Amino acid sequence: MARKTGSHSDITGPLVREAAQRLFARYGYAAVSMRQIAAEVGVQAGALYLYTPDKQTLLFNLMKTHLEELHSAWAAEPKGETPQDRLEVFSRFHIRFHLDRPEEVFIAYMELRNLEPENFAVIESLRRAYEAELESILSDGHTAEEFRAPDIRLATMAIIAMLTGVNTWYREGGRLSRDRVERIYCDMVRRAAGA
Amino acid sequence: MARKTGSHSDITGPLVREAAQRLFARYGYAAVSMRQIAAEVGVQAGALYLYTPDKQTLLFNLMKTHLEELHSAWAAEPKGETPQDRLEVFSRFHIRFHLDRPEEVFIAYMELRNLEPENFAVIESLRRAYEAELESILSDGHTAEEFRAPDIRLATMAIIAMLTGVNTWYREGGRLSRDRVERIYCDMVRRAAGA
DNA sequence: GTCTATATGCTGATAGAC
DNA sequence: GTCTATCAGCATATAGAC
Repeated sequence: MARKTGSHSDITGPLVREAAQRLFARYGYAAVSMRQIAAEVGVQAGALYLYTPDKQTLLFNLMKTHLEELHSAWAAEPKGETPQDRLEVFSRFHIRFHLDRPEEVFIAYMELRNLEPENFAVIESLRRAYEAELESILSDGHTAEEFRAPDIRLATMAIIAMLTGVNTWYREGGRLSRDRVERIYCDMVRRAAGA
Repeated sequence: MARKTGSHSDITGPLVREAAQRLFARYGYAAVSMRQIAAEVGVQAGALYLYTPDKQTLLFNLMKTHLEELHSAWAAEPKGETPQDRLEVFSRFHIRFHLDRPEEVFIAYMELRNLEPENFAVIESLRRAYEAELESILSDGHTAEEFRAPDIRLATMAIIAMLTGVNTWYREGGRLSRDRVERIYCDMVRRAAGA
């Protein structure tokens, strides 16, 4: 017998994660109740526990999945030849990836303090590994004397903050197209790095 | 009769605000209960309502006070002669002011969504007014042809994000002194602005 | 797989004693 | 000015019916 596609268990699980993501991004993890998530999905609160052992795990999995997707998407990007090329690829990738996932990004930044210590350690190390990708580009550029940033670590932090900041103000259909924003930021990043 | 200095009402009010600030910064507004705040102050929960009409007002006043202090501190800064000077003064001021108040800054960024709409509007307009200070520096620099940023609005947002980002990683007694951090960021800001 | 019902405990806020 | 006691409601999570 073929298994019926769209059985409830196939559908409801993802719906729970999507509802939690939407609500956590909007109201914050601590302010959202399991009842609200259930109502959004269209089930009763008790049914949620078929798909997650508890509320904390729901949050942790959202953040972990987001960061793992970030890593695999970055791994799939074409690598430029020179550090300058790689810096441009990174800047554009970062803006694009983050603008495509405003909810995930918001949660990943705002809800760190609501992770239990063990979960926090996992998320933090994924985040650091991503930062290290940019840092190695800047470091290579320094070695090749293409960049003149006075401090690689600070340039890394400054550039990440600058790029991620786009999410706080960019609105689709606004004054500038995405491509235009990417270009302008590439330019600012390049100069901040001392290219 | 001279009023007794240090009467409870003179002391407890500020203590309530300080405790709320500490706890909101650490655990988040939604996750902190009035009982926790009371315990931190050393009174019972009911006593808090002598100093604030409700929890929301406590949050709003913390944020409003912070932003008003930001404005008056900026107004008291020496104004540089040229746009380049003013940009340097702004960058150093921003880093210094924000590093001095990590809790206030954290709350001002993280708890915006927990403000009721009316309160949000007040805070938002104070924040925008501060951004406009930087924007006018960049705009003057553009007119004077000292800066070559391709877009003034985007440069404003990028620079603010970059500077505020220092709060996320800087630790007193770390690898770099505050002054060194300020210098390096000034340099990156200047170049991002196209000076 | 989902429901209803429930355990157990905490929430913001108020009333009234002292 | 602070306390104790309390209201009405909501929290997470589980048990057992269907």
